[in-house]
Amino acid sequence: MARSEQRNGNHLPVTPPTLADVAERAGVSRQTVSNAVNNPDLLRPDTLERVRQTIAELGYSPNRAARNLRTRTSQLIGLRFAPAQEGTANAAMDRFVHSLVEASEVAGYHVLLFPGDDEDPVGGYDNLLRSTAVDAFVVTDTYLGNPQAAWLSQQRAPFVAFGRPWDDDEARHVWVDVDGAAGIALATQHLIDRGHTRIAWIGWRKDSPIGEDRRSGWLRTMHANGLSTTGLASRVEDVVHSGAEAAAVLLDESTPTAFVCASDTLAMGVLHTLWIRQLAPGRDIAVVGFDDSQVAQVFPVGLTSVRQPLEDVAVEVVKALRALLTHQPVEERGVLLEPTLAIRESS
Amino acid sequence: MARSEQRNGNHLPVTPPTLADVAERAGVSRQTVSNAVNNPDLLRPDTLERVRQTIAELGYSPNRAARNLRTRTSQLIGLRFAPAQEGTANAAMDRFVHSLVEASEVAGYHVLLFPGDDEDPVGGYDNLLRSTAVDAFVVTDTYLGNPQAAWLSQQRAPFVAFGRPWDDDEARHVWVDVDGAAGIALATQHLIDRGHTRIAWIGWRKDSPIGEDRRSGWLRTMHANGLSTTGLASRVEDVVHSGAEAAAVLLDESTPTAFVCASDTLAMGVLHTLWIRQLAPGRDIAVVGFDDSQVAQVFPVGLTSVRQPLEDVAVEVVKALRALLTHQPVEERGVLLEPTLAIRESS
DNA sequence: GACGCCACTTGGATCGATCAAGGGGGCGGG
DNA sequence: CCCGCCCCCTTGATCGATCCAAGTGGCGTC
Repeated sequence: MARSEQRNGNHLPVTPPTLADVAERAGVSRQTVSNAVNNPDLLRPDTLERVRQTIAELGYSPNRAARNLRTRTSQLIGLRFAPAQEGTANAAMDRFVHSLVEASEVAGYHVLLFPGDDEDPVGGYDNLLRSTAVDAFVVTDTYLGNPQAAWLSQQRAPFVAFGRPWDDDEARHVWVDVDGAAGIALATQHLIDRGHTRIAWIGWRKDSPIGEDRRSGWLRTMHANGLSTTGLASRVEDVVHSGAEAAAVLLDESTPTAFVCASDTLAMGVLHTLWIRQLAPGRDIAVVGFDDSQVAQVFPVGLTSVRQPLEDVAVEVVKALRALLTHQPVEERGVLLEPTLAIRESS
Repeated sequence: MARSEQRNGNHLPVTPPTLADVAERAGVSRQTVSNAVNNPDLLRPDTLERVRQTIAELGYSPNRAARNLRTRTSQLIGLRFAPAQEGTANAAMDRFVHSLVEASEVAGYHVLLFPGDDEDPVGGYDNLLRSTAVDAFVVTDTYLGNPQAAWLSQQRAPFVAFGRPWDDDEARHVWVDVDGAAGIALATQHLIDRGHTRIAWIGWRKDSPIGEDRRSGWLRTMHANGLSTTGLASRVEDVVHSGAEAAAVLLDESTPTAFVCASDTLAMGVLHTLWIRQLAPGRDIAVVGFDDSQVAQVFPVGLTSVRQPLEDVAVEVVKALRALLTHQPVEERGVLLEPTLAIRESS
């Protein structure tokens, strides 16, 4: 095929303009162009205008690699995007990532995703760190015994966690989290305000600090209102099936009129049981979930759910990152945000 | 605070080892170390071993910025992470991103997320492209009139689309897509095999090529089996509410025994109507959705749904990107993958 | 008229890798 | 014994921006 040998008239590897190109065209020095980009204040207004115009004409944008090399930054934030577990929690993660991408953009950063395998939980971090591919990390899964936060601290790598270091009193890193207990308290109070007195709790197993935290919100709100909680709590696996079973048992033994659940997944189980028993959610029995997942929104009977302010979390995370990266003194080691309640037909 | 003036014994900005450091320690030249990393074949086995050992001892990893500058690549793939619309389609996107991150990793790439606003749809692309921050893009939302693909083509920027260029016959770019019609055909045949003859279609409005494509799968399978389709099709907005209404109308007017829907969202609407009418999904009326979203999985009655092979899509996308970036001749301009059917209780 | 200051310019070095070309030593052939 | 060759490795230049230090011309001030 002689055709494939054709001269590529417009296939030329068009090299983007460089700083020097702009300088020459604008009749100034490289340094001046650099200043126009990074320290506009140093230029006389008319010069600045001229340089800016040339930049626009040529479509110049500083070469990232060169800048990164010189300034020893990458303007990238690493985020481990763990394999999707097929559950409802993922949707929340998705919302968080979106918010993080936007908050980062405002601060001049981009988000770099990298995979993580459970066998070598810090491998991905290590690579990116040693090759100075990212400036900092955002760590999301701070579950019990997760070695990432500790490892990053030890490496003196800048990072901010979404989630409290529940099990590690030694932790000195910066974190942002949502007050789950307050969210559940909100939900419980909402049900009490609607006249419910027998409100059941379906949560996770005892070894989950997050689950216990959320549970405490229910407990304290019930007691604060002088309501009994005996026989009204259940702790199960976070799957639909378990939620359904727990609801059935509680309905039989303790006749609650409302359920507060540690997750939307469990709430789905409750709805399942109600459906089987021909009980109408919202009218006969109220149900509240946690995470305001898509399921909650599109379910035939909209599920009332605790909604984490993930947009705000992202903003706080980025704010903390900026502080870390500019070596500003750390004001707050941890930020705790209040969730809201998305009220729908199920309550 | 005199304390804050303390010498930072271990707070030193520990500079990672460089190629030169390794070279010196191993008693070879920089180039030899570089070759050990990039062209191991060029070294004598014993030298290679020695250099590798030194690399391991120092924990050396090539500086990304420097390498990027010299090689004029970034090993990054840009992906616009558009603001989350609260719907079921998002979950699929999420699964795709996960798969893409993992497939990219294998090929030595990372995924860079950037936000996109609708007012300036190509702004984000333009910035990254001009600053040579990414090597290529993956474009996901190739909906009608989306200017991105055309713009990128015009800029001669390497990119691969997930989704066919439905409305643009001129399009010359590489794409990967899932055969929605085949998926719906699969679903329809599945229902026919179960003995259904009156199978209704609830799809999107006529101006959606994707919707019309999926609809054609239903149409051809029905006709291939000698079944009538008159009065059994409905085209509505992709929201739960509309799906519910369409189902109600169809049930009243055409007495179908099964529904095939263009999305899980619409299928949710159908389930809603069934629930109101005390009809049991799967037993009384069969329902099939599209996208195998989380909703389909956790819904009390599991929803049968067409599942896109997003893992495979990601692999194909990355394969195509590699080919583009290594300037290999393009074998296939488009790759069409077959979806599968996730069968659950609703059918 | 000397001084100082502003708004640049100038020339160079630097970040850390890769590219392109340049040795040098051992070995076989003449 | 010398030449040429190949294999293995070394040397210097380079990517494009930023950092740094020193210099210049014009203008206002005292």
